[in-house]
Amino acid sequence: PREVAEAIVAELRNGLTNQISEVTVAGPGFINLRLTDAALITLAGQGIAQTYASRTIVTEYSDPNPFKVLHVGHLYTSIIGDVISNLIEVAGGTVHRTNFGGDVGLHVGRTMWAIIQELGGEYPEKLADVPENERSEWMARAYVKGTQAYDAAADNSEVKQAIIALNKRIYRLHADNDSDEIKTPFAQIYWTCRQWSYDYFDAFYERIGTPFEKYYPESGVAALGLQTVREQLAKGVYKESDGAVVFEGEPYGLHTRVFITSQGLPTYEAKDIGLIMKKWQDYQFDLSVVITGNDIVEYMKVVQKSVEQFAPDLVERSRHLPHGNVKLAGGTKMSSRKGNFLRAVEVLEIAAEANEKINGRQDEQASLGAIKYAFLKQRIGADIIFLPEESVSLEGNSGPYLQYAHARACSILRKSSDSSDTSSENSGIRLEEGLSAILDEGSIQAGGLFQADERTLLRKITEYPEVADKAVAEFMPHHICTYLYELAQIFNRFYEQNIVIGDEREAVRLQLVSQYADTLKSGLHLLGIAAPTKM
RNA sequence: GCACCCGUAGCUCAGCUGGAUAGAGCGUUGGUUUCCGGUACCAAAGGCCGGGGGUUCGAAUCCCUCCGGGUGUACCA
Repeated sequence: PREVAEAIVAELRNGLTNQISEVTVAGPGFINLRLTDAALITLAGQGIAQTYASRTIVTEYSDPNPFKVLHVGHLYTSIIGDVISNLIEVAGGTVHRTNFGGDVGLHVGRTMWAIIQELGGEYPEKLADVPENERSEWMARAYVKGTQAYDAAADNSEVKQAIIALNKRIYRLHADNDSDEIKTPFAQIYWTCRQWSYDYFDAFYERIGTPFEKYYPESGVAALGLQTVREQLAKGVYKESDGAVVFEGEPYGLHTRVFITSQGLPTYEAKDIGLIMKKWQDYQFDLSVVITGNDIVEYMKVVQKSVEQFAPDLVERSRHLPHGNVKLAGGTKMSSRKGNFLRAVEVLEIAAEANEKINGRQDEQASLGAIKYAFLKQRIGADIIFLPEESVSLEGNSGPYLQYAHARACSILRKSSDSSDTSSENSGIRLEEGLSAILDEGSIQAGGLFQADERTLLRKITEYPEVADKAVAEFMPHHICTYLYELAQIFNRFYEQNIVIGDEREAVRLQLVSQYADTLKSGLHLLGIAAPTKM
């Protein structure tokens, strides 16, 4: 290989362009090409490939159920879904961020049962007694109460029968909009409480910066799902079994799942089919990405396999992106201080407390950035272990480290415009002019292994579009995290070893710092993390 | 039982469309400041890449198998 490489290199050397300054053989037969400074400068100005240009993409994630609380899993999936959406957008795609949740189903029946108990009957006017800021908590308690009552009750007990009846009643509420049913006191309670849930969700999404374009309530897709499954039952895609309608997955190496219960109600499976049909009606998407926990992968395969039987094109345009669970050190699932699971807001509180403890300050921009970065820096798929104190630390691979690295660069840029009266002309100096001559190579610290010169920093900046492309192609945001951390490290080394303000190469270096800060900021924005100019 | 995911330094993770001496952070130990934000930087120690077999000139990466952990597996979502 070495000889072959040398032969190739000999040829290449004859055709060196202004893009490549040097060709060498290394190791057992590798060929190293060295780009010219001019080539690097060109590369640094390149944008992200528009691989999704003029394409419509529907993303769906978070998927909380009305009448229940947001837990840590919703936080994680919301953050991932938002970043995947961002990635598609910077690649030129038109993204519709959607959210799916169960506003019908047994869990709602259980909660409604407890709510009515709480109100002492079907008296919607009594809901006014619940203070606005306690609504979500009040409903969370009702959910727990209803669930406990249901689980404790015998099969044919009064409680269980009552809850099952409520569940059917709620379905009817949605199935027949013209009936008087929607005006009943019971219906008023239901609509009011459902709205409370959506208000609570919206407030939380706004707080963490992951907005949605549309909610798809299950009630809005149940009928379509039911109808579709019934049609395909007639065509033999689905089969009746013990009074239920199922899809038999075994011929495909999967398992059998129920789509319509023997009670005639659609399960989550049927609703999911209604959902994909509805999304298609609404958007005629080129791609539909559904982001969920990985406990649902087998389920999703069965649903998709069944759809493949009658709408293969829809399945072809669909992609399921599963992620793991958030856990605490030691591998145990995060558990709540108040119940048996950790709520989403509690994670925010934990990070804020850690920030206070480690850095002695309150700064939601930093603690939220810390959470997002901690969740995103790992490859999507496996469970992640959340270490609150490590996540907020300014030392190491953390969100706040990157925020600080950005603030620091901004400080330099600020100084340059403050201090010098000729500074306004600095912005007119083009990178090419300054850099084409020298890039301060080889200012290697005595005994050190790391170069921290202009060229090293510029070279790293040029990698940004490539990394973003890869993150887009794989739907893997962690590539961005890894890159940004390396970029910030190189900048910090550069900062340690080189003066910017007052140096004879100040103009060039300011351009470089400015370009670095822009790159870091773009990357952080992709991740949904604020890039403060001061901290 | 079957299916899927995971197993890389004490801890948390990159690297896995096979290629140069397996890389970071935390922690540990030891350093750095007449200078743009030291909330930073530099260095050292620390690895039979879970075990075994196979494919290949070459395997953390691909295949088989075993072990360990997680999840799912019919009327919940």
